[in-house]
Amino acid sequence: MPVVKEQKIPDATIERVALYLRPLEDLIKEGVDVVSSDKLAEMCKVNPAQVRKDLSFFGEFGVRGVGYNVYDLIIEIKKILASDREWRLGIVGLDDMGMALVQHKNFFKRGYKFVAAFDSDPKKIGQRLPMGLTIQPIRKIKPLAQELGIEIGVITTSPLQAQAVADMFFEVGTMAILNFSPIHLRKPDCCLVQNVDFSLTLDHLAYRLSKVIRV
Amino acid sequence: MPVVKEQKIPDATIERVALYLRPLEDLIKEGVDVVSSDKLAEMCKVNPAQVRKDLSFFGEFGVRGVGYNVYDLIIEIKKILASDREWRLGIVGLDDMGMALVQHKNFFKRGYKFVAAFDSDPKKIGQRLPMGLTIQPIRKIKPLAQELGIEIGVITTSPLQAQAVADMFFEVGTMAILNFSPIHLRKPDCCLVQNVDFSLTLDHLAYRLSKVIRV
DNA sequence: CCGGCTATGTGCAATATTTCACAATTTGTT
DNA sequence: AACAAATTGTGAAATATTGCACATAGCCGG
Repeated sequence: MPVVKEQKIPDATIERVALYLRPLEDLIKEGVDVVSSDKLAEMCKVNPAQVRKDLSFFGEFGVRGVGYNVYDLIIEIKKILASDREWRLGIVGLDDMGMALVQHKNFFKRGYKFVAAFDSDPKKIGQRLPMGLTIQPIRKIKPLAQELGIEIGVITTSPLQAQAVADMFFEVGTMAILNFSPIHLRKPDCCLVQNVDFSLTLDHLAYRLSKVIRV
Repeated sequence: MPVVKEQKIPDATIERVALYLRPLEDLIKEGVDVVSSDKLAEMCKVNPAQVRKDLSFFGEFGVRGVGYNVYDLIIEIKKILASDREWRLGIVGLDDMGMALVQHKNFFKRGYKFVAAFDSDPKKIGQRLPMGLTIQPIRKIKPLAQELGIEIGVITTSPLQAQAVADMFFEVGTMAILNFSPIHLRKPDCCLVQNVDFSLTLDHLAYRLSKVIRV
C-alpha cells in the first residue's frame, strides 16, 4: 500500500528524481521494461541506495526481488514532479535566448507549453514565431497572462526591465518565474523565482578546472 | 596571516562564493566600500555565519569590528574561483542557443572569451558573428582547439553530435565541457562536464509551484 | 508448495553542512 | 589608556543528507 509520508523532502532528492526521468525514457526506447536501482543508479552516476531512498519518500514503486517497472516508474515520477500535466508558460524577451527556449523541443515533450510571447522591441511585435505564437507588446502581459492562465513566466529581458515584467506577472496571479536575467528579483512571499545564471555555472566549472589543471 | 586550509570545500560553498560576486559589484557601483557579513548575507538571502564560514575556507579577508573591503573581497573571490584571468572557450552549435551564449555580455565581462565557433550546417560555415568570429566546420575543432588553446568547450548541438564533439575536445586536451545537450556525456576521468538542462530546472520549479498552489 | 535467489524498503550509523555563540580583534571615544 | 561598540573567525552543537546492511517480500524452478 503506497503511502506518501509526511516528511520534509530534501531539495536534492527532487533534483535527482527529475534526473532519473531521462535515463528511464531511454530504457523505454531500448525496449527494457524493468530496471533495478543498481542499473538506474549506474546510469545516473549516483548511489543505488540513494535511488531507493529517494523514491521511498513518495511511496513504494518497486517489486522486491525484481526491480522497478520502467513505464510505471516514469508515470509515478511525473506525478511526483507534477509534470503529469500541461504547464502554461509565457515568455518575455525574444532575442536569441528567448527564441532558443520557445523552440526547445524537450519543453514541449515534457508538457511545458508556451502560450504567449512578449517583447518590447517594436520591430519584433507582430512577428509570428515557428510555434504559431505572435509576439505581443509588454503592455499585453497582464491581460494575456490572466486570460490565458499563464502559470510560469519566463524572463529573458535585460536586467533593467526584468523586475517590472516580474511584477506584472505577480499582479495577475502568475506565481512562478524562471529568470534568465542577471538580477535578484524581488517577489511576494507566496511566489517562486528560479534563477538561471550561466556565469555562475562557468565560474563553478572554471574553479574545478583550475584544480584539475594544478594537479 | 591568511592561510588557505587543507580541507574539503563543500560544493555549495563554491556556488555561494560565486553568488556573492554580483552583489559586491553592485555595491561598488553604489560607491560602498565596506560591507559586513550581515549586509552581504541579506543581499544574497543566506545566513551571515554562512558567508563568514564560506570565506574562511579560503583565508581571512575581513577586519574584525569593521567588515570586508568590497573591492578587495571581489579580487579575492575572483582569485578563489580562478576567474581572475581569461578563459578561452570554443562553442559548437550556433543555433539560437549558441548565438545567445556567444553574445552574452556577462561572459565577456567575467573573462570568458569565445575564441572559436563551430557548426555542422554548411549554410552557417563561413558566417561572421558579431564578436568577430567566423563559423568553422566541425572538422576544424581539433586543429583549432589545439592551436588556440581552447580550455572549455561549450556544446549546444543536437544530442546526436554531442558525444562526438566532446570526444574531439578531449582528444586535444580541452578538459572541460559545458554541455547544453540533453545527453549524459562519457568522459575521461580527468575531464569535467557540466550539464545545463532547462527541463530539469522547470521540473523543479513546477514541483515547488504545485506545492504552493495546493496550500 | 517449498527453498533458493534477487532486489526492494528502511532503521541506523556515518558524513556533511549549517547555524549558533562567543572569544578575538579593531576602531572610536572619553 | 581604558573602555564600549562592532563585527570577524571559528569550535562545537544542531541539523541534514548519504550510504550501509539486512530483514522483507516477490518470483521461479522443481
